[in-house]
Amino acid sequence: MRSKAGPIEEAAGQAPLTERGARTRERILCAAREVFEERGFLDTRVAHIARRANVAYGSFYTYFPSKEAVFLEVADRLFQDMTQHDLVPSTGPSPAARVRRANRSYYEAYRRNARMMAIIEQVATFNVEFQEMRRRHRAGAIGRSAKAIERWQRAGLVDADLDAEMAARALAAMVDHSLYLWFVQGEDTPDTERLLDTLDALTIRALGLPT
Amino acid sequence: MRSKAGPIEEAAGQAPLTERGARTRERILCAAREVFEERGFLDTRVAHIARRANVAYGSFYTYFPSKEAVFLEVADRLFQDMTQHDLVPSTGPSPAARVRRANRSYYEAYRRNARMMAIIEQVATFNVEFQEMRRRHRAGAIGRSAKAIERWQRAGLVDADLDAEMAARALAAMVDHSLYLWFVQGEDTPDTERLLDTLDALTIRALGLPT
Amino acid sequence: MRSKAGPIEEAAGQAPLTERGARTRERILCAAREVFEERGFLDTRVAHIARRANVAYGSFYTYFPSKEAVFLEVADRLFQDMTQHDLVPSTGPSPAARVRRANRSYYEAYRRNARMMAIIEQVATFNVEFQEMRRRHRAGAIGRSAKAIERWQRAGLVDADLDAEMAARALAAMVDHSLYLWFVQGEDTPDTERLLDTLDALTIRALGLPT
Amino acid sequence: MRSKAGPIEEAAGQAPLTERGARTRERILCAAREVFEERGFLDTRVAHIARRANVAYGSFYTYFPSKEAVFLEVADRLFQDMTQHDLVPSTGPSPAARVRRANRSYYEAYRRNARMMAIIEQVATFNVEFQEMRRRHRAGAIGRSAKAIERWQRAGLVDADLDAEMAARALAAMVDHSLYLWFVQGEDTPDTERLLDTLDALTIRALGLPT
DNA sequence: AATGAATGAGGATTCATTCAT
DNA sequence: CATGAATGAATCCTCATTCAT
Repeated sequence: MRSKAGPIEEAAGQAPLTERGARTRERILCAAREVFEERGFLDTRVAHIARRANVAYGSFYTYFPSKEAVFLEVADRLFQDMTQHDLVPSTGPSPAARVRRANRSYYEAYRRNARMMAIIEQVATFNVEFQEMRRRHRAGAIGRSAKAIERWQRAGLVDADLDAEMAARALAAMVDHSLYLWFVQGEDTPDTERLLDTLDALTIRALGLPT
Repeated sequence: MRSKAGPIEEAAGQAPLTERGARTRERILCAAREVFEERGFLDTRVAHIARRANVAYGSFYTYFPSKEAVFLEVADRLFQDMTQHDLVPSTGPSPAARVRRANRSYYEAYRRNARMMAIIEQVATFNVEFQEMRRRHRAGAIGRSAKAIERWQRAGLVDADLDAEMAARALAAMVDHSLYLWFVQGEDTPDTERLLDTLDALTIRALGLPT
Repeated sequence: MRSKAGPIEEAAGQAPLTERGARTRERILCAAREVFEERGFLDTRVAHIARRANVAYGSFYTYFPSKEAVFLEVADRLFQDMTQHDLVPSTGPSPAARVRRANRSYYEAYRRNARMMAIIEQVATFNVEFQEMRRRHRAGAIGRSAKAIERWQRAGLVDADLDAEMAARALAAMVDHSLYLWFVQGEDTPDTERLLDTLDALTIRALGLPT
Repeated sequence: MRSKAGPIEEAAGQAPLTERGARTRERILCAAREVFEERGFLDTRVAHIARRANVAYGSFYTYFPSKEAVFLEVADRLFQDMTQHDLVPSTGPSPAARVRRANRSYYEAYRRNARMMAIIEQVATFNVEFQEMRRRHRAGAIGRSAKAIERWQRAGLVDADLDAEMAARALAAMVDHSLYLWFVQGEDTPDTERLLDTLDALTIRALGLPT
């Protein structure tokens, strides 16, 4: 990490090999997530992960070439879970209702994964490789939102002046960062409903969607 | 062992007593900011700072008890600079114009300090003390925005249904995080004006301010 | 900062799991004793110990969490050796002869371990944890002496007026410190027999034992 | 210290110069003793002494060439005080009474200086120069005791078989070390009188003095 | 003399990764 | 495959002493 490129890793732990091997690998992966959540990336030691997974220190390196490697994989799984839930059906109730539903859905996913989201933010601040992976995931989600906005623009529901891509980006940043500050940095506001209602209302009004 | 005497308590890292000392301290502070910006907090070594400041290694510790301590002070100065510029005059042109002006002003400040903002985000992911300092600064800025929104609500310019405090919080998150992704994580969108215009438009519409 | 993760708690410095590990640990322990004897505790560097044991710097910390920790263990072993030898048989020749034998025995043990006794005295002057350990060992030895004196008092061999516990304490201090000054501080008196004879004579007369 | 000989010190602070200078020097000396007592030699910093004496850091070196130098001088004064009090009048009451008086007198002096005695023991474990100074003081005191014993031997009060020099040495060790363990290492025996009575009794019986 | 700033060698400890068994 | 021992570069911080003013 930290741009230490190093020699080409000899693809340690790529093929899951035996059934038993696959289970061990899985154990390490779960253990890694747990420890990352508890201690953050920086304060996690490979030894912690190995112990939590009940494997020998060296066995970690049988399945993963480095601490970064497990992290990337843990994070990738999490992104799967997170983006699974932004799939708001393109047809269905009113646009405003769909915005609300999407926000709630994202909120639920965030809540489930809040601890890891914090660590992800941490790693994103110093690991270029990881930044790139995150950018890709974000781009996907924003692209889908932009598509929806454009559709609404064509339907005359949203002002055509608005830059759909930029708006999607900015509104995603709003929701994302609000939840981050809420869950992770513990901005001590008491009432979640107020936060969510406000996010809904601001999004809908900003887009000019009918209620 | 040896009952750990620790550093000489009140002496280390205090205000220098002479003019010369004050200058050296300042040199170190500037050097620290430069190095932090270039390498990030984690990859900065005290040796780097000392060398950049043209002082002996030990001289760093004459003025600051630790790497964290300089960082806190560098960050504090930066927060001064950043918040100096969110002071949008409460009287003057139209509310929409004032929102625009405030956004531009914040944007300029962010641009000036973009590198450090990145590092600040980094440190905020693992340092509790620093999180608290940042929370305080944020609370101040959000309070001021909330006040403005409430004024506009009393003037009938903003829907009274809106939770002023929450809205201020969410819109600040939107602007803040958009700029962060823009400057720091290098979301490769080419055109700043588009971003700013969109942020303005979304803010104004979200609040329902007349244009 | 960074909430100080600290060393990997339970792992460092623990009992090695394999035969090979046990041997390495033993090597380090012996090397530590040698180096402590040669340089004293304060002037011993972990690097010295590692080099003497022919292990890498880091390997020291595989088995011991700190310089203090090895020292405590070295000292503990030594105390075992020292107290093994104050076990004067409670039956046997005359009390006076037994006093003499105990003194000689202790003298021999002291001579064997003189270098380390010096270091132990050194560490005892600043390390509270170690003071405690030493106090316990001393208390055991003094308790046994006191028991013997009480037995002699009941047998009418020692004046019943004497405080057995205090006398044991004071006489132990006499022998101990005399040997310390003799061996360690190098009081340059030439003739060991004279010292030992005097210690015997004073002890026996002080207790009033028949010769 | 630690045998770092170094170049010949340019006799810093030898001549007390001005009246004012003499007072400053005295202030530093007192401050040094206080700090040594509070923190021990190893944990005392020159900065502590300077601050306590209310002089600038650098002024310490105007009067003393090193931390060791002040310590030696503080210790020397203390030895003056300690030995002043072993001057038991060679004529007067019975020998036993004189032994008792000498013990009490030494006990009082020890109590007054207990803290520094601890530090002295500490420094004696690693500083050769200091060991020598201490040996000289000890030799003086032991010489005087030996003289007294010899006198008593010639007077037929003490068995002529006893090695006067060795006996003086051993009995001094007994008293000294008993007080050390009592005051410094805090052997938690409650009752000082019992200790002193026992020391008196053992000394007197060991020498065979009539009571 | 007095002041306090400047110096920098020195040492304990950490921990990702490699390797021998 | 599994195990756990071995490695050693890297980095923070201390503090006696010197020096410029």
